[in-house]
Amino acid sequence: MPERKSFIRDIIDEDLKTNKYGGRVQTRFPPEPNGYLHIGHAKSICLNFGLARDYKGFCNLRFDDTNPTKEEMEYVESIQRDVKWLGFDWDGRLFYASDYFEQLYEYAAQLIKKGKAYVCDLTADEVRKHRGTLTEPGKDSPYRNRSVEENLDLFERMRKGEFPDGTRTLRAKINMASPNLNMRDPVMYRVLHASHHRTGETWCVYPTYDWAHGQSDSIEQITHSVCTLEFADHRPLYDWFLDALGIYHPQQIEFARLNLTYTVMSKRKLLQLVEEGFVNGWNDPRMPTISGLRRRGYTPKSLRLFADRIGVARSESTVDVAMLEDCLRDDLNKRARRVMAVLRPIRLVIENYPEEVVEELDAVNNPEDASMGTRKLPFSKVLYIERDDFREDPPKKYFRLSPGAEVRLRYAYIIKCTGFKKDEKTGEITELQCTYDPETRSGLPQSSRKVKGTIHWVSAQHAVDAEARLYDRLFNIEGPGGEDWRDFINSKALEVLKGCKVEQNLQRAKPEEVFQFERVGYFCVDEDSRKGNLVFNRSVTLRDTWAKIEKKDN
RNA sequence: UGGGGCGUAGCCAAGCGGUAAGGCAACGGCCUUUGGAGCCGUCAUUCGGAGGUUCGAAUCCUCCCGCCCCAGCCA
Repeated sequence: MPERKSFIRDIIDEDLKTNKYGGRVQTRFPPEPNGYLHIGHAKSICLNFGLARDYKGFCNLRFDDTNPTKEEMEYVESIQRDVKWLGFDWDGRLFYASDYFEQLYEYAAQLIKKGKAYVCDLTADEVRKHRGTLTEPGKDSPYRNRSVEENLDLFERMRKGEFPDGTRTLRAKINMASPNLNMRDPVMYRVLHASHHRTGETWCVYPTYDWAHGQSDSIEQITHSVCTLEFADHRPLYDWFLDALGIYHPQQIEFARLNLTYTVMSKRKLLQLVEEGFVNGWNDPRMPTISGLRRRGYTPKSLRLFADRIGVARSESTVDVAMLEDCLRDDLNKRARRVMAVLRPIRLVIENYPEEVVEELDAVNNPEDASMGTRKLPFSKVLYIERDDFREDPPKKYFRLSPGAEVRLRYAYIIKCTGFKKDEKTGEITELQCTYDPETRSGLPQSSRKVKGTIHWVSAQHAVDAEARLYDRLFNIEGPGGEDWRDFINSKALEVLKGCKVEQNLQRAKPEEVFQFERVGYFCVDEDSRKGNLVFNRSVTLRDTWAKIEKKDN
């Protein structure tokens, strides 16, 4: 599939033409291990690894682990799992910013020696006050002009742990009057007596993102350092550090991060959803995390397709979640095995069908792919059909069962509804009575008779019980923002159905296997599923033309 | 209004001076033993607005308007 072009590819094409990097293309995906990856990261992964693949280059996986207070091993493990699952391979190029701590420290000392960095004794609060505002310049720190010797000595003592947290920082000496706040003597190191998930107690000074990122890119000989738009303001600083050091200089390129309707994407909010119990963990199928989408039944291919379809640009955008859903259907339509499953069963008795007979009927596994073959379906006198496939008073254009109406049972017979039982107290229909026409069995000449509707069914005595978890959008509104974003959480985003009846072929289905429940939707087997207690997640519904008609006619 | 970025259909998004791709959604129709899938068609005389340059402008220039990001020792 030809990759869609983008402004980033234009830049790379140009760099290749001018031989800027000797014909190399080297990218990197640099997550901070402080949470699980979400679909926005998937966009970035597909972008960075996709660039490397298409230009015969490489893409590194690098953990940006410069803040030990927020990072954990659990996250670095989940991130590797998710990247691999998405279908990408860093092929041995797995790095950590913490691998470069010693080198970074050395670089910092170089800047001090060049008079381009200094140790500052201002507290965080004082630094803020000195920084100025958007419209007023900042004031120089009183420690800005310390001698190289004093700075070197202090910096070394910071590393040795002589000073408490927050008492001193190493700052770049740039310009406190710069209109770009990032250039007003940004902090390079802070004192932090915290245990790091990889370096343990080795360090008590940690580099900031601005100081670590560009230099890490340089060390790894990255050519195109692709990041999101909010870092565009940092690019002058990124460039300044590299130039001040006089080392290999990659090019930072920014693109717009992904936003999706009816969900939230910030790591902070996702963490809150998990910690405050609105969902059951990072991989809850309602979450936009990669692991959540995976459990929901999304396939790596569908996510890659999605990344291709939405493209890469610099304009802030919010993609309609319907686009994502369509990508899943697109993939699963061609691959998913079709099965019969009745979610809300209602008993149906075929009165003129013999008591003890069980027929084996042929069913197609996937009409899109004949190579997937056929299977046998048992048929008998008592069946279950979907409650929604019967109406006592059918609305206009309703093609399914109703008193006196005919309908085709998929792969079986045409039946006619002759009566029904109703619980007079609740008004609930408890059983349907039908007759069948023996001449209309699928394959027989009479089976080509036209009937308006075809419905799915399972044989009552052969069906297997199952649980279905139906998911809907996590939020009730398109863009849940603001401080009260939690108020818009959709309390009906999960509906659990027990006592569903599915065809017996499903008995041995394993977690993550996906199926199309005919006429209903795509479902995958959940990890909670057990033999004898099958659990299915609804990944996405099928397009439902009838629902649309009914909604329109109200 | 200090700096940076962005405005093309309901939502994404091509377009790079020669007369508005594509996808999603929506809406018609065909087809159908999934109201699925598939197929056909409709959907921007106009590109945030106003001027200007040009034979010709979404593309170049000027001004204006709107939205997003930045005042963490987070990334």
